[in-house]
Amino acid sequence: MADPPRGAADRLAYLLKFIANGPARFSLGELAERSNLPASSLHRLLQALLRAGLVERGAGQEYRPGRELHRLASQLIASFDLTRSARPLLERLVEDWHETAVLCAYSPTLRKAHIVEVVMTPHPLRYSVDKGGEIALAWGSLGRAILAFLPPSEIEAVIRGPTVGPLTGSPRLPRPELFAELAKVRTNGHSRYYSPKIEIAGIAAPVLGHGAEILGCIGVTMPSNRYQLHRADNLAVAIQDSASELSGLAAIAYS
Amino acid sequence: MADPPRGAADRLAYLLKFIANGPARFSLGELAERSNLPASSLHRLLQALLRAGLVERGAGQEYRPGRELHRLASQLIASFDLTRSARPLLERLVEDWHETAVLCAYSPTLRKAHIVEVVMTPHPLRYSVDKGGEIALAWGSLGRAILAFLPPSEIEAVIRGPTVGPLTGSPRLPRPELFAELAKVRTNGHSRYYSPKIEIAGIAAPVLGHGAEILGCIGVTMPSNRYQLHRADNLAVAIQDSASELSGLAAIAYS
DNA sequence: GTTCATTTTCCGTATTTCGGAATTATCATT
DNA sequence: AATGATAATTCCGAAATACGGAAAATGAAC
Repeated sequence: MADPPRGAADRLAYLLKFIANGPARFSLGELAERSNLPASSLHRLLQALLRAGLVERGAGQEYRPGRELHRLASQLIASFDLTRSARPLLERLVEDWHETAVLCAYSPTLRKAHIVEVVMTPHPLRYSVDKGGEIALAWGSLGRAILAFLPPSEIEAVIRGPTVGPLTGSPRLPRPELFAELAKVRTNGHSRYYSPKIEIAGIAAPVLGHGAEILGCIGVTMPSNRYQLHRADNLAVAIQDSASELSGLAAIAYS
Repeated sequence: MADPPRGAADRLAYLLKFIANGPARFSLGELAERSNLPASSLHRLLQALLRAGLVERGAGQEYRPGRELHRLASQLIASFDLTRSARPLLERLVEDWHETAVLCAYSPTLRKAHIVEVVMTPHPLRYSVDKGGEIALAWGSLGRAILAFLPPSEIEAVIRGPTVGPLTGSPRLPRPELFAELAKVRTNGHSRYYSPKIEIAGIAAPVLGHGAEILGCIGVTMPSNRYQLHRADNLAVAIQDSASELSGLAAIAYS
């Protein structure tokens, strides 16, 4: 497990993630364990959060996220909520194409992408795609639609990570090929993935924020045998349109 | 202007509120001014936030709320979003009663309530109620629906505040009368306010969280001359039902 | 009431934080 | 390009704070 940072400021930022992430009610000991902080130090930090109202005390000796923390979150989300804004776009895609549409969000510090919203295909044959599931950045259409638009230094950091794929155990594409693939994604504006071996295929396009920083991607996934039935070029355009509309919404919110 | 706290942890918590509150893009100097922190100290704190991804840098020397901060906010809101949950309830009230319905949220550290959601009456004669507007806790149905359910120490703190009302400049109710009024609110489960002088009337009921801590209130406001046209008792029941349904949703989310 | 687990306080040490001043970077203007 | 104005960043010594192990206190369970 990763060691916590030093210094009160860094630790508080670090801690907030565990609180937002964790259960609605928690004990000091439990949080100490999850965050890997000594109990007495954690106690001091919680006092600061209590003073700020970001954490409150419940019955007995339990803590809980405070009303101020919710207020803070609401204020942030009020200006722009990626997930909520994406929802109608995903629904539209499913309506038009009858395949599962997903929204992935990218976390720059974790260097990971996760599925944050899904609209399932009506088809009975479908993969179960779970909200919250992690997306490997170097494999699949979803991952690469994000990876391609990361700054070079972050791409480097990512490919220094695991070298076997999550679903197949297949090795990562050799460096030059992967870079060629990413270049193609950038010029096309979308990524395609087609793997008859694992019977999965997909197309995805990046969602970018105000400063062109990547927020995530919108993608459509399907069993590979259905891939050929679609006019893939048209589907790609539809996905790109959805993704860039979402990018537009983000840009407006942040201007 | 209030002085910032001392100590890195307290300052970071303090700072987050300014960031969530403030514009989507900001400069160090501007934030320094708003938060009343020395530039060099603020710079150090921003470095910590940058390391955590809670703040990012945009073009030039501008800062902006980071993707991690949005992720954090989304995670918190995902479990329960007071505003979003309240929306259909407010719409229902307006549909049934044709009067403006509002949701107020209470911030325990600011000891203030604000309007966070409004559904307007279709009536042409209506007060303009603004999202974000502050609600005085000792006056009006909305404020008292909250005040009545605060812990005694917080009530004390509130009534030590301003002693003249925001709309009328009328003095606060004398202490014994106010306490009697609050007791009535608690037994009734809702507050009523009827002031022909300022031609405004309203009924409001508290929204409580898992530990019975007050989150805010739902209320309906109207011109006082329309108040008499309604079956006020039935309206009060409808509002109480809405508020307790919302309380229920909050409790479920936090259990 | 007693026990056990957990939280909270204590406290000496060592690390960070603090903020004014100096420096450097950035931007607008010529 | 060069200049000046403005703002961001780094520096640094003094002082305050954070740190965490250990002890004390709390409160839950029996």
